[in-house]
Amino acid sequence: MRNQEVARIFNDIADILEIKGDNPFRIRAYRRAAQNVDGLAKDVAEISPEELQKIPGIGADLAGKVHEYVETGGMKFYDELKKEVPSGLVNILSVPGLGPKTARLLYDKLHIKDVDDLEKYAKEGKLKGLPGIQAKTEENILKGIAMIRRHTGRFPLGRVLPVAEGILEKLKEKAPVIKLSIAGSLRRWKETIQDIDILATSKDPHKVMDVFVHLPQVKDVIMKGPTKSSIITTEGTQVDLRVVEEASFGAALAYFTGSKEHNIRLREMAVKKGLKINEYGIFDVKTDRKLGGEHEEDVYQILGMPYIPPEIREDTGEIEAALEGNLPKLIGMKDIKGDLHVHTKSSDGSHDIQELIEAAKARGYEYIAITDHSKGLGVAGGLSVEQVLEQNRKIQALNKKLRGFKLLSGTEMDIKSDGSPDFPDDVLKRLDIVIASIHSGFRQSKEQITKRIVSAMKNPYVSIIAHPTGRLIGERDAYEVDLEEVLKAAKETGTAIEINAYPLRLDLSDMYVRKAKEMGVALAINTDTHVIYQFDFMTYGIGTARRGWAGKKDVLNTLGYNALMKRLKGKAGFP
DNA sequence: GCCGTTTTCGGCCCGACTGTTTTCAGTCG
Repeated sequence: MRNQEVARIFNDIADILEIKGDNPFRIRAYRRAAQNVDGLAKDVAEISPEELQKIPGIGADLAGKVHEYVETGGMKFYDELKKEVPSGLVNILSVPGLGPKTARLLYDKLHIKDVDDLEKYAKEGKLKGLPGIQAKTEENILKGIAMIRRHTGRFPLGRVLPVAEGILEKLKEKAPVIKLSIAGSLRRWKETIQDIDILATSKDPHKVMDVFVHLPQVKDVIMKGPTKSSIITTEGTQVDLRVVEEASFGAALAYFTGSKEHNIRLREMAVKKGLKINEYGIFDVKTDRKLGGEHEEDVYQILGMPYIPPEIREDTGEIEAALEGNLPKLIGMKDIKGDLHVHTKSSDGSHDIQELIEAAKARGYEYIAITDHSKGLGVAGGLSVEQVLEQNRKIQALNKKLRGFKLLSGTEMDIKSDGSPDFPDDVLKRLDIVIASIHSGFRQSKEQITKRIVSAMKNPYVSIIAHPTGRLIGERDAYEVDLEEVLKAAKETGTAIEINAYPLRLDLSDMYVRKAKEMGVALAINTDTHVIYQFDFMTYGIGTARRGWAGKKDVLNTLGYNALMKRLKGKAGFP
């Protein structure tokens, strides 16, 4: 997919233009275009130049540049621009607190052209004396360089959320807060997180900030003020805390939840109506009268639209949908009736079936599917034909005794490297549910892997494709697979695609969830539980589904047991 | 560079904190 490359180039162009001091709105245009291209589920290489212009933020000029890149593998404008500014100079923008103006100054006065130069000059104390730079700035630059050397980039949601919850808990315990909420991309359940945003209300903001910067999780304090403070945790994540008054909580929550692009759109709409939105409320510009802000809903209501859930606030069509009354009704935790991907200690899980039943009932579920690995996955204790049939008999017997709860007898069947199923059809047909997935041959070509998955879907007994890309966020890249082909085949064969809720997987990812929904492909949100506490990962799957605009009717495991069984047996070719 | 039930030209979101300043520019989100 060329989208990420195009997005990176547009962002690079924006950086260079910033250093050059170009028109800020032109720079914003490049950044907006980068963001929207990055978020496309379809490869830009497959979109015609005319269609490209329908992408928000892409006009005639940028469509031409995208087309040029797809056709030639290069972009003249970008190449010319790179000659004007040394490539390393762009990198020094990633030093916190150092922006384009300073970068330009350093280059003009000292010919600093990359982070190494910058570090050398700062260490030698040669930055001091430049306009606006004294000892403190020099010190901060060195601290900033050390920080980006330690870690750059984003953290997986699954790593960050527990850290955030730990901080929330401490604040509740020690600081005089009234309301307290996670905001930012974490509240939007974005799969990777740059920093943690927390919002609080309090009658004593100074005290709250004092407590905050002295929490045991704090390694470094970046800034501390009465309404805004930022720290770095011992794990290296930045946490921003904002404290506002009660009457501004809703406006502030909307403001700090973002996304930035969503908020900009709202504020632009407000301006056209003679209104102004900031973190304190929504105001009439003429009279300066406050029209709302205590509740998040106020902002949307006054702009004449229904409340937009945080997960879809990305400016990817949600505002238009809200204005037209076409907002999707998103799936919620309460819609989930059971989990269709659960392991026992017969393969690589930690519990027996009875323990899993109790845990599932405690979570209000009507059913779970027992889906241990198949024999091909020896390392995970995959079940032989005899073992899976034995488990099947045991489950049937258990089902006769259970009251108000059902087990589905299933398997997570390996799709072997040649695309063949790990169990023969006469075994599969006895099971209630068959999940098929790839655990080997990750380095095969895109064509091969896609073919493997598609051939599995053509099997009438295969109900769901699990974790369709095999990725582990921040740890292992997805294998090469043509997801569009997979979704097409899923639609044709009536196979469901899993949203694996394991926090490092979130696979299917949000943007393909949205694509699947548009195509009418059925989804299943499963936790892949190996240990009981992992049942609670369902919230991550729900978050991802909501980000993909999925509703209750798009998801298999919102069905009651009988409807689900009927649906599973309804696949084309099923006897 | 994009975009249009006020506009095809002239707009384009808003405020806090820091470090350097004697009133503010730069950076960030």
